[in-house]
Amino acid sequence: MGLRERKKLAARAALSWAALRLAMEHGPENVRVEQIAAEAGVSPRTFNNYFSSKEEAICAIGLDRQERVRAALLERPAEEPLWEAVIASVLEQYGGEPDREMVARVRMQMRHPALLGEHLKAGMALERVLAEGIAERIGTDIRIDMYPSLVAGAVASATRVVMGRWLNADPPVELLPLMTEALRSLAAGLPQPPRRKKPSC
Amino acid sequence: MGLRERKKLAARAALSWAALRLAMEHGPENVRVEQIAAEAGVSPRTFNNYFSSKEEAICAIGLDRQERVRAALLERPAEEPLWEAVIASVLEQYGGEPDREMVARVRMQMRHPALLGEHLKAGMALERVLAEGIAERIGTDIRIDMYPSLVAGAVASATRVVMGRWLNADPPVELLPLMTEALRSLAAGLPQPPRRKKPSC
DNA sequence: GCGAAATATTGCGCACCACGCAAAACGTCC
DNA sequence: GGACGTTTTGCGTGGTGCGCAATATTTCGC
Repeated sequence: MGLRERKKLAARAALSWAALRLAMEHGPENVRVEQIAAEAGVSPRTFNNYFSSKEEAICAIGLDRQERVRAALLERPAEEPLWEAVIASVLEQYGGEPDREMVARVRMQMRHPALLGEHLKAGMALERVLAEGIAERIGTDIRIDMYPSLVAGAVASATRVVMGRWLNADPPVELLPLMTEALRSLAAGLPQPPRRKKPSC
Repeated sequence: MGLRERKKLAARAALSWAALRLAMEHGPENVRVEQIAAEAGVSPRTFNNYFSSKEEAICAIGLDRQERVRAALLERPAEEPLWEAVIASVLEQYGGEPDREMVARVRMQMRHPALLGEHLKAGMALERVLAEGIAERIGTDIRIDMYPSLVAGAVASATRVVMGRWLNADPPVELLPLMTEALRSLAAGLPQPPRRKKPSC
């Protein structure tokens, strides 16, 4: 890879990280692209060569995740059942400690309406990558078989649901068990009404 | 309902419709809020009292759908199994003729990046309403049971997948059967790899 | 009905932003 | 090392979102 492309990658990453950092520190509304560009060491005009909006830059970090999910999925043993592999790959991302960094980031992206749109777009990109991975794993093509996309969509949607629930859980709960429960229940096929608690009567 | 609120609703609807119509006719990029406000018979400044961006106004029509889905779900017989009711409610929305209006609208919202974010946000609103309907139906609370949100998310995601596939299907296919297939396969629990076509060998 | 309180609309102004264009700076390749 | 393709940058411009204060309109108690 030539110097040229490396610099482009670096500039993009620098801009994205700067945007995220400043947004986390001062709130997305109080960040000017001028600052972002300055912190990334490029001209303000250059910023818009990489991102078409401040919000896009802030949420672009989330696109890293999609590569990690793809890699994780590819590394699962081939004989493992599909759902097991998918669940393991996703859970891997949320393993380890709660990662306070990521918590605050996702919270910010889901709370500020201006960021939510870009956040969801990033989620869709992840969904696409996941679908491709699934397709490859079961020997299908995205274009002729909806199944991979359906699974990917359901999984992505479930992670969003879990995230949303977990972000404003009071009292706080563990993320990993929640995510595991959701994905397992998904893999089990979301069977009819599973348990109907009657809260009021 | 007082005159005041009726006028607000009317103004909002007028703005939203005007925004949509102009965007469909000239493309979203070539629409000024000034035009939208003019067509809705309101001052440009007032536009931003209702919508915080042109894109939001264009996609706001999609929020009607959520009410229709809620109504449809509530009207299903109570003894019908959950998945049957949900599928029927969703399919109802896409029944009848292909609705060339809606086709072009969704295509536009999914093609233009500026609109995609708002489109997804609207989808999320629908997802929430659907989850509430499901919860009410099975006697649960969204806050303590993830199940309704998971189902709603999977369904919403499936409709998006189907839409995306159908919009650039070449040759074109029927929407209703595609949607039906996706939802049924979802209701069946997305069982393991269902059929593995090997496209190349 | 009517006047006052509550609420919505509007005009104005301002900071900001996305982007087209052309010149300059920078890699690349022979 | 020099010509060529690509990226960065400065500048200008049309457009936007929103705060603020004045104005119009609805509501409500009497």
